[in-house]
Amino acid sequence: MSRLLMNISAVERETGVLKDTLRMWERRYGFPQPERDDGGERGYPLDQVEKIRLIKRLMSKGWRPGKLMSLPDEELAALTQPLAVAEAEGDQSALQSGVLDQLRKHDAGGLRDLLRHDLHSLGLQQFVLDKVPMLNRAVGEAWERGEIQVFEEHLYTELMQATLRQAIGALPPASGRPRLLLTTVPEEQHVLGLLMIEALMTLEGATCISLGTQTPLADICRAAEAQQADIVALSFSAAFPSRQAGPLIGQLRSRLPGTIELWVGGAGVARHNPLAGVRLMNTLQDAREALAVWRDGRLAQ
Amino acid sequence: MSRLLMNISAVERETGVLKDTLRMWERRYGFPQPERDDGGERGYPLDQVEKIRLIKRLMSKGWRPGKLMSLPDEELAALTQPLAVAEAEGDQSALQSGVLDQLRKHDAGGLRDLLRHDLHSLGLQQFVLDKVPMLNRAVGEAWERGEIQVFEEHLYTELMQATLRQAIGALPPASGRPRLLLTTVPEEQHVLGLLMIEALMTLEGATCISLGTQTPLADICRAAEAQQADIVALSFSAAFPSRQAGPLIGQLRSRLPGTIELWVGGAGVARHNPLAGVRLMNTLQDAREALAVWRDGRLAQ
DNA sequence: CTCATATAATTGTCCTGGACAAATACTTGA
DNA sequence: TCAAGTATTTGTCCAGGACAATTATATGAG
Repeated sequence: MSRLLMNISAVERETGVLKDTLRMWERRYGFPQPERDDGGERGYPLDQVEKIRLIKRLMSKGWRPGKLMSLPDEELAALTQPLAVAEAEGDQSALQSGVLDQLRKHDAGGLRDLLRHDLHSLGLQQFVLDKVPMLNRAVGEAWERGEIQVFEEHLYTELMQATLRQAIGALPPASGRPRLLLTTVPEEQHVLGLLMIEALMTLEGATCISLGTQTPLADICRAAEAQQADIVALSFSAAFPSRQAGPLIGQLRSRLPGTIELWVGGAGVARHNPLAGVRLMNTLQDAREALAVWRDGRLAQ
Repeated sequence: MSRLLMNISAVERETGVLKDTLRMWERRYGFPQPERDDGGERGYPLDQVEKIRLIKRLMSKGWRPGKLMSLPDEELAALTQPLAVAEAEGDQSALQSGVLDQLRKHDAGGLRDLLRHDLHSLGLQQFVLDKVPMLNRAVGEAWERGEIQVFEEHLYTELMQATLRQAIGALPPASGRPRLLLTTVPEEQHVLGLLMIEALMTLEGATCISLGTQTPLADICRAAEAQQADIVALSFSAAFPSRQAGPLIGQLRSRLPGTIELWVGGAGVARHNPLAGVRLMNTLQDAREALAVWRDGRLAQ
């Protein structure tokens, strides 16, 4: 069996690093250094792809690419270690609840039962307000430390999604005001934020219409009008490139009728600059307050 | 308010047409013809973005870009019409059930109730084997005819997903063999195929571990080993670029231990050439048969 | 005339190497 | 110690060329 080489779009798929950026890194830093086929096209060996993923993970922790690429492999690997100490102090409750343990043990059934148990013992509202954000954070941080793999994060997300959807589905269908349209913009594929807000708002008697993730802007506008939404709510995960968020939200705001409110939330827009006509929420609690404000405004009219 | 212009990556986001392709179209066909800002960067007016989406839809029906771009707007619009006749004949049962009607009326609540009703009256197995594929096809075809918008398709997908997940969650958790690992490759974001197979296999007593969509190949392999999967099952939608599927599957096959079976299915790989060591399924019924074969093989050992 | 094969056109994706603007780090002076 | 200005770093865009894979068309055999 000949050695496996991946072409540049496969590497983009696998790592999330754009083709242009991969070529730029090669030009500037000399890494990655793919082989070339007869036609001069790049072919990346698997170990380089792995290293790209490691670099990307370290970058998300604040390291800069130029620094990382100039480091030999051993020092690079060492960078993931020191932070592991933080685990001992932080998120004890997450550890206590055993979610990370179950993840590491690859016990899908046990994890599902654990989440369900937490849901039932806390109730949906408290589960969503406290437990889920804490677990999300713990899993995200463990991933940043390199303690859990991408597939383990996928598994967590899938099980949490199943748990939340199960709970939402069991709620009596709400038909009251306001009517919220929930979705994410293209390139934002994280769904848990949407489900959390859907659960909370449905509990409060608001009508939620979710489009799932990655709706083109034009379609968000069309949907808002067709569904007679009072509010459009967008969720941005920490993984969303923060410099894209501002312009994107501004554009959506300008294309949406002024009568429709625009709410944005999630780690990807936390402590962002405020935008005119956009309500920015740092926590889920903010959303509940915003709902109360909306209803007060309605009443006053 | 000045006219809104989108930059090239926003257009890629909105339309799904790669940047390179957008530039190539402009070079070769003279469309799109974006404006330029001070720095010489492209800015696409909204109507051109709309036209790009229309062109992409027509391309998915088999039209070729060179042909389409040379056509004036009226003739382009006319191309979506003739096929509408087909609706009268095809998919009567879908129409009878009213799903498309509800979608066009934007009645999310009504649609959800309708799906639940169908599920309960048919039972999960028949719902998944017959009804869901039919509805998926009807919605997909209506989209190709331009009768429903992207956001309406999103809404359908979301409600169907909620329905299926609800049903799966209500099943007694299976822990028998085989153990199936379910996911899709990166760039394949359609989840309904996964949920359908998860429902069927769980009904048959197989253990399903789903990673959701878009798992990098390396992580599919890691997950398969960590979860001690007997079978890895991948779903490909019709939207998946068919020429990418073959190499991708081949690569995964070669990276996966030989003891783990690889099943692939969905419209994106239907009537594909067979690959060594890969079981290709054209229908969901095939999956049930493959399961029986697997169990026979086990028994014989 | 029908089908298979060879040739031509079409089309997407990759390439190089240059440019620039935004984000980040560093320096300087109050 | 902090704020403002300067330098560096970094990602994304651009042009225009090349090529391989797909699809259409022409040609010839049965």
